[in-house]
Amino acid sequence: MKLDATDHKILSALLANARMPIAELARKVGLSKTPVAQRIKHMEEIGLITGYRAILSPVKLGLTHVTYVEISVSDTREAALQQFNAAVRAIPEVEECYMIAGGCDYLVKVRARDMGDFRRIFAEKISVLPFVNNTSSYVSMEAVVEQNSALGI
Amino acid sequence: MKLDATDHKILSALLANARMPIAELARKVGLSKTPVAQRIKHMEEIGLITGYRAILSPVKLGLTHVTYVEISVSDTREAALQQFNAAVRAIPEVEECYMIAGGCDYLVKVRARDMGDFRRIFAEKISVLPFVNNTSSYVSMEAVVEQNSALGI
DNA sequence: CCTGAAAAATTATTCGC
DNA sequence: GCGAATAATTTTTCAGG
Repeated sequence: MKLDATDHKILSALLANARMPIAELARKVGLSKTPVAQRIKHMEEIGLITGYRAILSPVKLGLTHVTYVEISVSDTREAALQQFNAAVRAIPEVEECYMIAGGCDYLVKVRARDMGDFRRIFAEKISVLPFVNNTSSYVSMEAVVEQNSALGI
Repeated sequence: MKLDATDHKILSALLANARMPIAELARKVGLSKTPVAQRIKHMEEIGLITGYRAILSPVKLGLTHVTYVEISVSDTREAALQQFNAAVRAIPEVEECYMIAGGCDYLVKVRARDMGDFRRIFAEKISVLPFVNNTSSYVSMEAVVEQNSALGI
């Protein structure tokens, strides 16, 4: 699963435009279409490229209210954590969730229409998650970087 | 810019697969190809659909080390914040950055290969950002939800 | 492992209704 | 908005270096 410079170029191009035709990709990376198609297929097969997705404007969708909720849980045994994880994954408004080292707290990113929408989501879906002990919400005032996918490639 | 249920279905489908042909989309939403193509074109034109992107596996790329860095800045005047924002946007390893209400702190999500990689990025790129006053780093132990794009649609 | 062109398949667009 | 015909793209294949 080694990626050479050509693979990186292909990935970069597909990160910028998932619908770029193979012919154009081939031109960009300086190869013919055949090897480019093979490389892409291979990267799909090994699960490196997991899919292709439309990128939507949060502003145009009216979904600009971003809040990070820090959650401490009352039970940090594996079974409880698994249960918590599964419950979090079932909430569509949760865009991201990471377990943070230290006190086994979670950091949950919630996207909503506005403060009222967030309060509803929080009351109905976040605060009722299993084993929630304590939460702190950090409301975003401005999206400085959003959806950056350069991944340092 | 009103979106009806059909538009939502189209967006959902394109979030799941940006390369879905119009014929298949049409079948899914119960319309013929013509109106579906028109709706997509319209949503692209008004900037609701901003693009199409390949989704890569952080695991396969070896980029699983996620850290949230909380940064307090020493100057919260508009000009300073603009300068900070521009500098943050220039760092490819910064996947997201939000300004948080309260003390005008920033929450910056950094993706790296491993702890060593993060330390280098932090030393070379994060800690030298303009007007950085104080930072706290929160290291992720587990990605519970990553790249969820359902957006509550 | 790559090239280049021919062939095949898929996809998008355009029409009258 | 429909559906069929048209037109255009795009992917795949294959002989050859």
